[in-house]
Amino acid sequence: MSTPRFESIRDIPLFADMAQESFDALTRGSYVQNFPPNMVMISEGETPDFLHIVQSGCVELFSTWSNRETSVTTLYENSTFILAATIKDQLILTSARTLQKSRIIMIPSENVRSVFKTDPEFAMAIVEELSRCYRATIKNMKNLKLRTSLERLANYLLKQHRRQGDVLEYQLPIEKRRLASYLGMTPENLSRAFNNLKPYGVAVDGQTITITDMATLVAFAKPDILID
Amino acid sequence: MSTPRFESIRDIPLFADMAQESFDALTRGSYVQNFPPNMVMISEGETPDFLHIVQSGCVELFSTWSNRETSVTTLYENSTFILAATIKDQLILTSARTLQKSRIIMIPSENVRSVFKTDPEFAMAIVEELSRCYRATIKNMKNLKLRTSLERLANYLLKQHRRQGDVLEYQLPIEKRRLASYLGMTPENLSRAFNNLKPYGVAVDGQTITITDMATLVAFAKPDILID
DNA sequence: TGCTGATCTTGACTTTTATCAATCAGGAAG
DNA sequence: CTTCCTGATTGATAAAAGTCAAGATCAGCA
Repeated sequence: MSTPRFESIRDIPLFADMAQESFDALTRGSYVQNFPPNMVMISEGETPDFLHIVQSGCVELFSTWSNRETSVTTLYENSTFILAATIKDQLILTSARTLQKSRIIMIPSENVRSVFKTDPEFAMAIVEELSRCYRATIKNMKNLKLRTSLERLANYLLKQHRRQGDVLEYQLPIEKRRLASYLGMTPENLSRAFNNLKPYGVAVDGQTITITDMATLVAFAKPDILID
Repeated sequence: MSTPRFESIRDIPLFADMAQESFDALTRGSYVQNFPPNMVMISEGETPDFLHIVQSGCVELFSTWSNRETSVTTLYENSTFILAATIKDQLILTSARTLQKSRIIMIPSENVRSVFKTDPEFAMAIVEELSRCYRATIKNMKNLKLRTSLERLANYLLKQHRRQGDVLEYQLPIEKRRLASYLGMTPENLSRAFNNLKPYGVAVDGQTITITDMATLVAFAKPDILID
């Protein structure tokens, strides 16, 4: 009964602890879809028919209002999205587009809600995942409200540094204009912000970031475990 | 076994559907505490020993970083806080202070985690609550990133109008300086923003708001079910 | 190789927002 | 009814961020 197509996600935290029969029930009627880059898969305001999981590639959640657009977050392999809307069966709050060619697993929302009721391990995992996303969003909001755009950029660069294995030189994972949107600023200002960080130990060449003076950058950014 | 002190919260969604014995197990070792106004009950970075519920009064969640402070949200009767941190047993992300004299129910985090495992109705209710808070925070972030401060104020005034029963004249529920902080602006700018909304049909006298031209205000604010 | 379109950068300028300082208003206590 | 304190408002100024326009750079592709 277990479909090999879905085994790749069996080990991610949301599904790792659930009984095999629950996993089978969950993936019944699920499917995998390939999307080209820059394709809008979901538009905000829609009804959540499927829980989505990024199997490979990269997805941006974004939102628009009154001719303005902002990047909410970027998701990579094994990330889920549309979970809260699926659970509550309410309107989706953010649109989703691929940034690269991506494979997306889609699980019928009805399956999620029914297996949630019968498998306590899955219920627990959902609570963990929701709590994690909720806390990440609170941190994001604190970042936006408590820091200037220059401070946000400095902390972003430090976080990427950690994520990419503490190397001092690394590539930005997303386009600068999307980074600007994520950080709540314009592309023009992001460009200037990179220049303004030069005295604090940041060198930029295209997509390549080099941290030339970690101590100074950290002193300026003041990273905080309750935000970053 | 049921303690009458806690019956006041029995009907709120988080506890309404759970078995009585679960509720008793949950409230065992819980207690009610009275706080004077303007008292910090919880400081961010602490460990979540208790799930908190506002029985009466009013609580502000706020956060500080580098000598700056921002209001995250204001909670009234029957609201819970510290839920996500309790579930994950991780550091609390926002501080909490009373704005008025308040009665707070405190449930040991250990009880929440253990009853969560044994009572599926409670587990379901927690998921509902977490999803609700998560979605509210996403909306909050969209509000901050997609709108100017004037637009945020206009939409806030419309939302209060609805909350207070669609009356055209009502009292602001919180101090203006806290409203300013919640909306991501300074008190000085909030004052100016109120003046700037005058042509759009808003009159202010102290704490009293009067919407003098609803159509114009709505046209300016462009309220959106995916944000407000 | 060179064309093409998108992204990125830079400069000039405008708008928005914050800061600082002074004044005003309103409630609590004597 | 004063006095005092806190919060609200106003004006002047500074800083931050956005807008517009012009080039520069880069990647994809014929």
